Amino acid sequence: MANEDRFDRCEISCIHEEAVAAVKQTMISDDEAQSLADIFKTLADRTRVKMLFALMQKELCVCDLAAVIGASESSVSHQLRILRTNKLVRFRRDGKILYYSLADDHVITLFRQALEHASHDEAWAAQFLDLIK
Amino acid sequence: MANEDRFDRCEISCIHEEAVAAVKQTMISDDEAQSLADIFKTLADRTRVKMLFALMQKELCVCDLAAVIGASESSVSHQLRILRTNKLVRFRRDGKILYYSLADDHVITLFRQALEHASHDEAWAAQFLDLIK
DNA sequence: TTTACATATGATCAGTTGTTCATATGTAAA
DNA sequence: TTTACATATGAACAACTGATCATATGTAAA
Repeated sequence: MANEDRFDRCEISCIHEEAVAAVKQTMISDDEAQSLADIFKTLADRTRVKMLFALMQKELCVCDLAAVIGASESSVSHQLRILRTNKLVRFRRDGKILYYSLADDHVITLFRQALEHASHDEAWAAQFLDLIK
Repeated sequence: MANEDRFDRCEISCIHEEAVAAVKQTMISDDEAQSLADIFKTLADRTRVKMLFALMQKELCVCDLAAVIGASESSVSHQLRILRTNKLVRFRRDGKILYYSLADDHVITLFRQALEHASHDEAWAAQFLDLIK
């Protein structure tokens, strides 16, 4: 019934009802938006960015990663769990050592887009665009 | 002097010195990694994801946005400031009303990549891949 | 088995983030 | 100028995040 829309207007006064209705129809749900946000959240930390950046170039074990990015092994291990949970990295075991690498190429593309966005303001970004594929 | 490297090994015992040295050479700096992380951080919130998703389809004013995503106008205004600061949206004024829209197309590409990553596990993601360009 | 070592996990805590409520700003009509 | 309205901003607070330290797990050599 057409009246149900009216109730909303008591709480939030929108100005362009047609536009709002149209956009609402193709709107992403709360859960879906959360899933997308979670992917970006996984990339939204300096330590994890450096870890993924290193893994773009070569598979590395935990203590190598710690040495490369200058963080503690415990910290790296904790962050690797987050990356694993979100399926951005995978690992293989060789004896006592776990070798981590990127799970797929989406991370690379995400980084490239972010670098292109950054390169509008920051000169350094261009050099890395050449570097990653 | 070649000995300086030796000091590092007292703190962090890395196993593959050559690999670590090679990756270190092309490593992104702390500040640069932080800049990239900040871009992803801007996208790492459900409310902002929904806002950007809405703006992909049509320019909208603050109260329209609030109505579309079901949040308070104050909350939307706060989040818009974050999106403005990070240059993901821009606005034009028409009388009392501010119309917001996407600043450029990088957001769309970033969303597409995230959706492709998500579509490995989540069936809903594919439908939005068709929707956004 | 012990022992050593690579890595994972749990608890704690400071720092950050997002929402809400209250208040301020800026614009235009009356 | 008042008034109304669209939006911005500030303060306060709960929830979340990441680093650290301590401890546990799993693997392989001794």
